[in-house]
Amino acid sequence: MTRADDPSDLSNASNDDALFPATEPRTGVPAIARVALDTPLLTLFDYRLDQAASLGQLVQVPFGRRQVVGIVWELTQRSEVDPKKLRDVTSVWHELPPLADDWRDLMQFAARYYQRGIGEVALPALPAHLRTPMRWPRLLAERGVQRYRIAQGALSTLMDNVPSRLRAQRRLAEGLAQAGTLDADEARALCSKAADVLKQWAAAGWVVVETVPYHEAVLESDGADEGHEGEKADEPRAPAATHDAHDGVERPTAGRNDALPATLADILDDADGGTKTLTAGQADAVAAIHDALIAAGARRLEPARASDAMAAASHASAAPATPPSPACPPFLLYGVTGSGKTEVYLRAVAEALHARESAHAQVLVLVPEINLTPQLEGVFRARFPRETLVTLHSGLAEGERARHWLAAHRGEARIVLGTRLAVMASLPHLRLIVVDEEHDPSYKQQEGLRYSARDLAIWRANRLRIPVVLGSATPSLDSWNRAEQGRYVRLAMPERATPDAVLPRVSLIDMDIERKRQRVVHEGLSQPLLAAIRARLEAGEQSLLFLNRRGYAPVLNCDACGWISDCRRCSAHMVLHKPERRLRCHHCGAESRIPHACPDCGNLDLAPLGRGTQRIEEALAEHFPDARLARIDADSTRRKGSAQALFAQVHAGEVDILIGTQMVAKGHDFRNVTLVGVVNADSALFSHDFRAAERLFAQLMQVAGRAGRAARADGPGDVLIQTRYASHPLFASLMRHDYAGFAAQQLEERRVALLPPYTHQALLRAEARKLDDAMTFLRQAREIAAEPALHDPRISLWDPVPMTMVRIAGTDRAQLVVESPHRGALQRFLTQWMSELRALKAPVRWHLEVDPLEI
DNA sequence: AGCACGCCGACT
DNA sequence: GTCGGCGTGCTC
Repeated sequence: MTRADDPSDLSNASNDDALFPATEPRTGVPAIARVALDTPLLTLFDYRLDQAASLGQLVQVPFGRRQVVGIVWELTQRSEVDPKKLRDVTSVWHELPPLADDWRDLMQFAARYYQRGIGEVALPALPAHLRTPMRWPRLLAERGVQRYRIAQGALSTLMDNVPSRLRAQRRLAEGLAQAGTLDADEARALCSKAADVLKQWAAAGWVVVETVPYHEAVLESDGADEGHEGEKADEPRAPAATHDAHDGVERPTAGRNDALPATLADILDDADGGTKTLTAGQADAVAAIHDALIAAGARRLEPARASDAMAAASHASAAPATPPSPACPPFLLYGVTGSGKTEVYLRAVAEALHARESAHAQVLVLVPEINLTPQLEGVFRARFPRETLVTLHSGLAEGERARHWLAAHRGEARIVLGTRLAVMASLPHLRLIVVDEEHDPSYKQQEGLRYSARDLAIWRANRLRIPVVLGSATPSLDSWNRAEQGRYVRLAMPERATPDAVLPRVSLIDMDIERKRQRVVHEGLSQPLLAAIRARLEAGEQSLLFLNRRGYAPVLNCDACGWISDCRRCSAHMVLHKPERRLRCHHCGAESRIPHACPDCGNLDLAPLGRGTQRIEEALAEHFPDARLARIDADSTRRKGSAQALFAQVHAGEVDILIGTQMVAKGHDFRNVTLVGVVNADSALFSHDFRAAERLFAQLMQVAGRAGRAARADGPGDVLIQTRYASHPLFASLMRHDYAGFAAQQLEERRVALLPPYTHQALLRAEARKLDDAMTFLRQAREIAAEPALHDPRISLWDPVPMTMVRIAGTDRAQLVVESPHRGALQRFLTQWMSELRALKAPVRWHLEVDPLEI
């Protein structure tokens, strides 16, 4: 077993091969399969095996009173289990290629690192349909994309039977008629209930469902309906990886003369941007990744025992001398908004896919939230029209998810684009991983197995000795610190890729001064901000207002008696939602009508306190009655596809002022937005969470970037930030677009206070109906930790405390922080501690979180 | 986690 | 007289 260490720490390269001896069952001798099952019990379960099976194979086994699916994790001849208890494997799914060693290693690592059982990690990583033996036969048949098409001669019947009154259904029918075929995603975009509707139509015989094999589906889909500019993928093209001679393509950086595959030329010529000259930063980045890919390819061809040192030395990489000399350190692609990170990803992917020795190469591209970055999928499809791309994210229907996952597992999908869960996908020919916006908190799973997809991606890449590219304009301080230490290779792209684009001008509106000068602040909107918006309206340009608080007002209050709209089940206020005329708790989902009078004293004057996006929208509507407003937040985009529609309106110029929460900060380029207003960012400045400033800075940089894409005729776009703390150093860095300065200052604070990344943390959380029970458990846990058997001077435990939000949905929560500057020591301690705690039968629910983001 | 078995209250 | 509450206990 390798040591459970830092997932992204390259000095602890694992070699778990010894874990999985290739013990083949001898014919006639009853062999034992040690199977991973989805249970919180930590062990593997032994079963008799009467047929050949290999490691990583899916099996169906009896477990208690039911049949469950498991993964063959070990094969042995003997079992320690009482033979009377041993049962037989029910069936082996021979048709499915077994899950490969590296995938199992990843699961094993994640289980150990996050202190869980293997099965508890590995089985949930599979799509639900793979865990349902009933579905196995059909899954194998469904190789490809499900497509819908109007049945022969049924066109007029369909049109006659779908009244135009049912607008969504009508859209769907017309879409089908027009496009010929639609896949599930396309259909859903037209009609949110497409799945049900199409089922009915199929039952009526108007529509047929067919499965198009992936390679055909890929050829069909290009250009047709993606809605992306200038596609010309229909021309025949030389097959990949057959040419390797020079073909007149200029290498990004002079002095490198590696032959380029011919297909790269085509790729460069492909969709827009392909022919663009790279900036120096982009070119250097592409070259460094290129070299790493070549080195990784060379390593693959070397005998297995070739040492990492040899591999690293054989090639002059862009890496500075790193102390433990890892084989392929992660790249930190640090580029300001608009510096063209996507172009670097595209070229890196192209190189990985078309390198000579990797005919089946696969790449994994991780994004924070796919729904907010649909453009990226389009860009990849447009650039790689001949390659199979599948998406993996929680928004997929189970069937689709299973098909996409299988396409990745069987190597049919060359590009897998997905959210955090995609890091768990089986990718037998993985050659490159890209983690876009690596700092984004959504890479951290917040329930169940609380893993960091970014960290697992780094571990996975290291296990395979392949490059991983972490991209961000505002890297996590963790990653930045590693780059400073030389453990990551920093690829900086300081200049913007589009020549006409300039950095936006960031300025502050000092709300204290506004108040002192007795200038009217209208519903939280200062005069300078309103004036700037007016100027944009007059110029026909768009404004974006950012406020990270949805609803109308965060609380409703009675002036007379002081009553406030508290949630009955949570230690939080009910938020006023005016359009819906409801009070809502954002934590437990409780809802009620807005009371007409104070429930306590009967006073009719209930006042909304504070402001959310709805209230800002209302205020702007009053102030600018002729402006066209749009609000984008979790409420206005609840309906599937409505976010798309809203974004489309903005892009089409049908909106003058856009009001939004952080949803608007991510992904979308708004070409016509020349003003970004930040209504109120102050609450995050003095948060008790030591990461609040880091998050705020990233968020403001990101939202500010929305204003810089298109410059105004007379200069750059403007970012106006309303604050009462104008002298806060965070703003000084922000105005200079100085991430590096901000990071240095923050890291220094963290170093002095001995906070992450200078220490490593884990969090023991307990929840119970009574806070006392949770606290008692944590105190007990703390005492156990102090016992001589576990005590380690390098580990420190804080006092147990109730969480800031003590009560959610009727349960009280408390937590205990454990930390150590020594990650290995922390891991060893946690493992022992956990086994002690599990033996303790406490009347509370508890769980451990390693590397928590919020404490 | 499931899913049993297992003993004590309000209902057809 | 049953249906059903969720308290322990086991799963190769």
